[in-house]
Amino acid sequence: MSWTIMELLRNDLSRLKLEMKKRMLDESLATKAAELDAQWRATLKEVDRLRHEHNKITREVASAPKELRQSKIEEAKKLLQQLQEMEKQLDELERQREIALMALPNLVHESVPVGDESASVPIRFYGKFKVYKDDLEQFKSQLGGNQVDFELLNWKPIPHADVMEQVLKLGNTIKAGDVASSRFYYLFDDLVWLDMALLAFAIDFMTSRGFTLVLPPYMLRGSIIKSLIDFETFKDAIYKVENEDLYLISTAEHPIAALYAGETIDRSSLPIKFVGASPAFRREAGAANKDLKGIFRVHQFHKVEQFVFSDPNQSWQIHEELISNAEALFRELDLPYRVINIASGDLGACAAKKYDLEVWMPAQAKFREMVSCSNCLDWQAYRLKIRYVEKNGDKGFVHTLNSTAIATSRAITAILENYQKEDGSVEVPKALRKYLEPFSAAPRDFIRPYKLSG
RNA sequence: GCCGGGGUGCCCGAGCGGUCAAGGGGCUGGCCUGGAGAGCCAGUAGGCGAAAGCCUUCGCGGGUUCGAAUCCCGCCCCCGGCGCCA
Repeated sequence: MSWTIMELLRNDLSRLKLEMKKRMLDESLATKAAELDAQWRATLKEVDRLRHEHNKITREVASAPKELRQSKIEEAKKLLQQLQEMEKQLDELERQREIALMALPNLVHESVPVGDESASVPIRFYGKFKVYKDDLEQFKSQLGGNQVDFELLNWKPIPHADVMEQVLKLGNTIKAGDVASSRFYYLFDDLVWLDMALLAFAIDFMTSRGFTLVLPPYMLRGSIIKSLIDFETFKDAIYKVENEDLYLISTAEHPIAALYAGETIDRSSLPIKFVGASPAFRREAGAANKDLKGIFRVHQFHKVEQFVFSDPNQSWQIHEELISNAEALFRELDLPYRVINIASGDLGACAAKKYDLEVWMPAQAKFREMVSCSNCLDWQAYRLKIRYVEKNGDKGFVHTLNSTAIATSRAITAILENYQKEDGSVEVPKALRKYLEPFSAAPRDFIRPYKLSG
């Protein structure tokens, strides 16, 4: 037992409640969990005592002289009845305790701003932002008082969805809607090349930084998924395969985390760093009518994901490393962004701290999320039972961290808006060109509007 | 999908209804040593407990029994063969 949350539950309940308060969650969940845990432990003690008695008698049966056997067996039977009664209570308590424990969120790191979504703080800005002249005020309101470099446009960039469908004619969400449903898309030619190039770029970058490349299973068993995400997220996010206990992954984070489920890792071999490449499938059931146009919020996209199993002492350092990797990718793509320190009330249950990287979208006059980078501490590792062991035999739970490297559909929307020229053509980011070169049909420098390219 | 054979600790491997799950190997620590060689000793799954200790654990879940690694049922996975197939 060394799960941080469990230790607080047993030794410092008020601290745990404080943490939950920061997240604006109901603190009574902690009280309830603590009560159930105490009850469970007391009952377990009693059950263990009865089991011990029963085991003793049972062992004696074998060696007892014939005439004593029957009475020993009778004695055992009687004890067994008592035991089974207690075990039923224990099972029920255990079930309730488990539910209560699983409902507890992670700690909140001291550097996380406390409050709801509006308390999130932009901590860094990068790049030269392209701002349409009429959007200037809106732009400035999103800077959190920071001074940044920007360029005023006297023409209004076209939203990514319209560039894609009307100007370039390289995407079709209408037909995809007919044959699949909304939030699906067809991409053609240059946008497909762009998708591929983004993947190759991110994979190349991450592997050159020592991350092990992994292509994970695209589906996971229910038991695994359920230990990774809470029920609410689950319902809204996950596709299930009919007649199978299998679920489509919504990110490579999950199959990679599960790679070490139930395992014990030598402490000296930490950190273990992976870069996963996979499609991501999301129901987006909670998104209502948000971002229905275009390919910003879709049911299916490609993603390159960073994932690290870390030594507990190192995880905060690695968290910074992961966000800086993501930032380096967007710098090389020359997409202007800000990094947000997400407020406590807006954190997922598993994250103790989360950075979002948001790219400026000139047509929408908004920063939009491209990357999410979380330190889960030992919260995920406890659920998946991923331990480390030291040379002297001491054990603990590892820390896990995850961060997007590139999510293709979103990165494409950012390129379509930021690399858009006044004539509607879209320049190919220089960082991607070497990944397009080997293909004779791939775009070289510009993606041209449909009419002009014939 | 069908038929057959399997799943035992970190690894190999015995056990197939009754005391602590044999035996070997690896790893870690200790003794010994000039020496991480040989030899000897101990530790090497999870939980409860301050500790002593106890409980649980033989792929997973049920069942039979005073007692299950061992018998019965369902599921998962691996190997071999047949079938199907990009």
